[in-house]
Amino acid sequence: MAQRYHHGDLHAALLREAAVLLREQGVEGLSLRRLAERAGVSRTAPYHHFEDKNALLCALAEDGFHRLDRLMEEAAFQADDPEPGLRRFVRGYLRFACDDPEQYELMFGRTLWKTGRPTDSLTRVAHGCFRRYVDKLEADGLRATTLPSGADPLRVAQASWATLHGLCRLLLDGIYVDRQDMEAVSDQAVALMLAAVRPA
Amino acid sequence: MAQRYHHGDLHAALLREAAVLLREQGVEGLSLRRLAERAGVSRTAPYHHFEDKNALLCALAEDGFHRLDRLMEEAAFQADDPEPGLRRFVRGYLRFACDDPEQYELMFGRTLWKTGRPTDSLTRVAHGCFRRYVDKLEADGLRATTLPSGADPLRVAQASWATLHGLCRLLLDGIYVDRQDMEAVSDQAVALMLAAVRPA
DNA sequence: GTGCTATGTTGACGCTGTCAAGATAACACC
DNA sequence: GGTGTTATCTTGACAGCGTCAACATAGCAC
Repeated sequence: MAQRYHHGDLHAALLREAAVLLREQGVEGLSLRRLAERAGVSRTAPYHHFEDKNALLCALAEDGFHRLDRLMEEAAFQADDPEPGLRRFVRGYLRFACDDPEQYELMFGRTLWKTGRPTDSLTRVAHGCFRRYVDKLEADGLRATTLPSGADPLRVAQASWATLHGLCRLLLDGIYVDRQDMEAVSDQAVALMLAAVRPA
Repeated sequence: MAQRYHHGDLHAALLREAAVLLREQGVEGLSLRRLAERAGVSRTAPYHHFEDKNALLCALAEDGFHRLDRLMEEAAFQADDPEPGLRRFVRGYLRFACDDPEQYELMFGRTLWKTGRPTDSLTRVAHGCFRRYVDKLEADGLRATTLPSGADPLRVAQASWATLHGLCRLLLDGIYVDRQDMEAVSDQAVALMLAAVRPA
């Protein structure tokens, strides 16, 4: 039986192939038809496993957030001197984004959040990821009283995440920051973020 | 002669209509066919004025950069106390991005810089815009020796622009920052950027 | 065995960007 | 004024896309 009528586990296969296609060609190259073809199945078969393309992309992005969440868990800002921990985290974040730029783009890009309709599930895990970051900042920061009194951890988190995110975007889209600038700019970003965490 | 065969100034009309369509519907809603229809002309007429869709979008983005450039010119960081000037600039930048989010997205998004092929002309004006920012930072910063010695103005410019840009992206895509957080986060960003400009 | 349901199929529709070929107007030159 | 060149605009066509409707098949519970 060379060609079975039922695939077996098309759901998982689709996600797997989609991740490959995304990495290789970006969202623009990821069409449902091509995906189906790669999975050896007809054009519309995917619709029995995902409501539409948006839903599939959301699932794909969700995987990314789970990986990022794990990275977040491993990060630790020591209370006495947050610098090395922060530096490690920033490097890890940049590496995460650079390792699979298209995945990062999908996770944070407008495709899902602006143009598309982010799944409840995706929204939950994405927000959880950020929440974890805020908590980390608050816990580690406040415990050592390195957070300037009066500074809202949420604001600090938003601004510092923005720095990180903006760096990734400029870098990945190749606008104002090159690959070779990465290390230097990353250090500069750490300095920037540290300034917000440390009391004046 | 109700319907002339030649439009007159289709080039300008296309750009004008495209800007409207972009603002109203985003890049996703901006199709050449719809654009042609709005201009009262056939599907392929635009191809006599722009090489392809990419070229038209580049021209559109270029307009945006010229506006941003003007904003940059007006900005001035006073030497003795850069804070009010910087705050004004940050607010202006955010307002620029929020006024026409789709235009901002086009200017800095992957559509042109990653997926598409940015025109030489676009690249020139975009880089010129950033160059102006670096110069401003250097001139105003160094004149008052508020830039910490040893800090490379280029790095400071990259990191601080990343903060600004990341903030805009998170805000416009509605990911981790809301419209109502804008003011508070913007202030936090100013604090962040100031810390990089001021000597410790 | 007999249905029910999950899963897979082909056909069709409207949308897209873009190329090729042909029509028309404008303009320069004699 | 006639003539030819060039800029501009036209229709026709093609391949690709997401997705809906209708139908086919396999697996599974009873």
